[in-house]
Amino acid sequence: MKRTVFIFSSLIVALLALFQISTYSYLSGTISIEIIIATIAIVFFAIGMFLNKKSSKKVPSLESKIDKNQIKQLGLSAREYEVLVEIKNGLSNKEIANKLFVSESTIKTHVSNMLLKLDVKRRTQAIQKAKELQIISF
Amino acid sequence: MKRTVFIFSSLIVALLALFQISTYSYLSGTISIEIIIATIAIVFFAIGMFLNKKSSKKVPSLESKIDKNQIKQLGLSAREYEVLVEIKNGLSNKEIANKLFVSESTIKTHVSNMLLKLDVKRRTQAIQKAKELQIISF
DNA sequence: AAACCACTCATACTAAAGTACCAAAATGAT
DNA sequence: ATCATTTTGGTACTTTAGTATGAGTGGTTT
Repeated sequence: MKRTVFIFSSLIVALLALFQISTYSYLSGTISIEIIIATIAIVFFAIGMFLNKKSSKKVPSLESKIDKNQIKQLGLSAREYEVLVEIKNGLSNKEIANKLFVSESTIKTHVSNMLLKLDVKRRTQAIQKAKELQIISF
Repeated sequence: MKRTVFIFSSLIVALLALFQISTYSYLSGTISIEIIIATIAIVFFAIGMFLNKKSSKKVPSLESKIDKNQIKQLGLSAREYEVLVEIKNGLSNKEIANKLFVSESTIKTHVSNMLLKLDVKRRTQAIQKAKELQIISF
């Protein structure tokens, strides 16, 4: 947000300067009006391209952004969420247990609780729902 | 491609007209140079935004495309692929059997063969790999 | 016709996954 | 320090998933 304000401020200053230079240059007869118009056109064309690229880049990043607020709303604990991510990665309960240095029983408990909170019956459904709720990435 | 040529042609014509009008209006003294510059600026800014939006929209549509050629390369049969899609949707073998009007045994066979062809051990891994290979959508 | 392949289904088995219930230790907040 | 939550783990059980093997049917290819 701070950067946006800075960029826009500099932009406005630059444009005012451009206007002044254009007007002065034309009045003093050192430059033709075609050149001025062409310059303005190119500059604003570039600005238009630049600003749109900035905003359009936010779309795909928003799609793959995880909604941490949603995780809290669901009541998912840190450990339950970790397990969910590993399930998405295709790991078995035993593999998750090894990766997180706990017993398989513990993982089963987490999985059961997680499935309840996501209101699904299977881990494959959990993957689907977690995607819909934007709490895991792809 | 035809449309692109058409759009660019009209664009060039419109710009030439704009230049002519600007020059004429200024020389005849009916309009100030500031207005001309502002108009040019707005028009080119809009063009810049428009062109960039056109090109950036092509990216997400490419990402969600399924690679039918890849399916053939893997040797996945039509039925095996159907089963894979239903697994992605979170269905159990029994549920898939009911949906496709076949026995659960048949589904198990399809699942086993599909897992072999995808070179994975579990259905959750199959979902992951199928995504990577772009053979299922999200 | 014979060979091949996809699809179907069954049995029997092993291995995961998931549920239910309980309980202790760790953590964090009031 | 007490209370609530999280994390951990166990036992026992049911359900689902996955493998192995065999086999019948229908359609296509050679």
